[in-house]
Amino acid sequence: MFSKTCKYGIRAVLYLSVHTDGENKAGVKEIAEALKVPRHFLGKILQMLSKNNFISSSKGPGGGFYLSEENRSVTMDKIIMCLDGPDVFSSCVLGLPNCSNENPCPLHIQAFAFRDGLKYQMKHQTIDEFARRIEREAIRI
Amino acid sequence: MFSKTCKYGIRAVLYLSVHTDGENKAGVKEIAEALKVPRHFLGKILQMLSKNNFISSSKGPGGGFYLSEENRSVTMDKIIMCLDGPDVFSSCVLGLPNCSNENPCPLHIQAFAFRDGLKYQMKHQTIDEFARRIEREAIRI
DNA sequence: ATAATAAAAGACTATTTTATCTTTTATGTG
DNA sequence: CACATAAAAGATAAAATAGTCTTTTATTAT
Repeated sequence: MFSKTCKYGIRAVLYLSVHTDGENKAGVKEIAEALKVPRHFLGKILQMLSKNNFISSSKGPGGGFYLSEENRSVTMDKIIMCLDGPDVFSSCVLGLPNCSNENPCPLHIQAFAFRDGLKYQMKHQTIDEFARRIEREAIRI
Repeated sequence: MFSKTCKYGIRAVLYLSVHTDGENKAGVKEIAEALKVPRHFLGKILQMLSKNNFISSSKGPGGGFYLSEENRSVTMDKIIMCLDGPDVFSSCVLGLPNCSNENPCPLHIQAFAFRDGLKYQMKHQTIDEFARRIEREAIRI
């Protein structure tokens, strides 16, 4: 479904959402160790998310990555599409071009509802909503 | 979602289901051209499916691949798991170990229903049922 | 100013997936 | 039997993804 880049990225954003704000930041090292993911690889991913303004960063001592208030209201599908491209949810499961309800691939009917459902879920839940649930239900990241 | 191996494999099986039987067989060349997929790569995939008895083959002149009667009643999930491994439908979307309803990852609730739904669909539809619908509704493979 | 810190950027390596090419084995036909 | 056909098998190669290491740039504190 998602690439490792995307998996690590989603988890990192969620980590930032529960552990940082404008005051408290987190460095790549801390995040990588907490999530048990390769440090430098995660660095690249955070760079990309930062460049696209999904997360914030500051250099120098006391610096690190963090999630601003505005970024908390971003929906998860944006993060996912930033890392895995805009077609993650819409490209044909069998790889056929122009697969649609009108011109479906053999698996279209079966697959469409489910992929679209996942997309809907991601499109209608903000980072902040994820963060609250993670804290409320003590969910691991 | 699925690897190219799996996508090509599914399509090849469906091709065999509508174009072959014990009498009429299809060679790798024919199938690859019809599906517009790399010939030798497809050969490997067909070999694998054949080795696992999901399709039949015969060497020599007039030989090729085909789908026997028994193989038509196999459900699609078997083909998929043969090519992409047994965990395609069950592994955690975020890659976390032991992700379950009891110990969920942050996306589990959102993702589970949909992945499980797709699995259910594939588990309850046979190759033959796919073939009939493809013919009835003139669906491309 | 200098030193320390931490992200940004770039180059490089490794692994996995995808794809190609060649040789071998089996089988049917003249 | 010789020959053509086609899958099976094995060896390579190319591309994409994943992961590492080093250098540069910006920022803070002493």
